[in-house]
Amino acid sequence: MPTTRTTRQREEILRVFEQAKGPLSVQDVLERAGLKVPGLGIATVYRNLKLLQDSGQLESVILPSGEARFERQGLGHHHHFQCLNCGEVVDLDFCPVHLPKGTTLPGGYAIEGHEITFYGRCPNCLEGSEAKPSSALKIGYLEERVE
Amino acid sequence: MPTTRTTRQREEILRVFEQAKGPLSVQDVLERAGLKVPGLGIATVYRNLKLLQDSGQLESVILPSGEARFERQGLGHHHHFQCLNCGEVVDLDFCPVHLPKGTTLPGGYAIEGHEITFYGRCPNCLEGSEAKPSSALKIGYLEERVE
DNA sequence: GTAGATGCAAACGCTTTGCCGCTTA
DNA sequence: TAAGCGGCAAAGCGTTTGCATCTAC
Repeated sequence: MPTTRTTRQREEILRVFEQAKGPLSVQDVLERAGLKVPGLGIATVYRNLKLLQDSGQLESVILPSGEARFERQGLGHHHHFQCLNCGEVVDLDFCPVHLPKGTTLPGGYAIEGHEITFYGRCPNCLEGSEAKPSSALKIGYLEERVE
Repeated sequence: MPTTRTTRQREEILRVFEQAKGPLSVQDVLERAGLKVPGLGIATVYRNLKLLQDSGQLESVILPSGEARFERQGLGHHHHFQCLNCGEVVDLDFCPVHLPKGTTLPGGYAIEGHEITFYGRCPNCLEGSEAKPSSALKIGYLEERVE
């Protein structure tokens, strides 16, 4: 098998994840890592995300909007919160699900795991309520689905 | 505004959703409605899904695997269960989240809603454990994420 | 008869891959 | 100096759109 080398691009991409408060999109990574590595190509980002995923350093998170993001692996059981205004996603240690191992629901569905995304407003967007939604945000439809 | 007409294609697509136990993929719809409407085109399915979504008859559901599905609107607050073996998705009335309206988490995140997907084994796949995973199933990665 | 709907194929946008020169070790 | 790696551009793939034809009303 091929040995992996330490490159400026890969180092910077990893650093970006170490500084993140929540899962990042491919564009997030390109923009942030690109600050330190001018000329960074999108294909390089994709290749490294996959490589880091396969090597167990990153894992993917797909939000209910369909957007794929990535975060460091090994953060333990946690969920995510997405701001309906700015689209930012942060990690939450909070978990409301307390099902005994081996729980089977009526109908015979044996539960082995779960994934939750919470929606709402982040502190920034709550404070300045005049803040406009990011134009890049495509989660408007979520407004209707809120509990 | 344009008036919508009743076409065989649209009627059949709606009927397919009325008979579904859970959210359906675009391919599901094409295959099932195509049985009654030979020659049904994928573009027609996409156009009708969007149209029915815009008119409030359907809503989209995006699973943690990234797969987009659709289901009838107005089913009330519910969540989904996906079988890790066969990939089937069913509705669950069960909801483990009991947060008072207006709950704000530490850090100042105001929760307005949530979305949950449970994973596990459906009754069919539990029974005949020899059942092979669907070749079309791309949620193998979920195995690692199970709580 | 007319505007909406369908089916086909082209267009799109995001992701992946091929190619080749560059870089790490 | 060799093999992994990055950048660019082409290829893929699922979804959307343009267009001519068909059809509900």
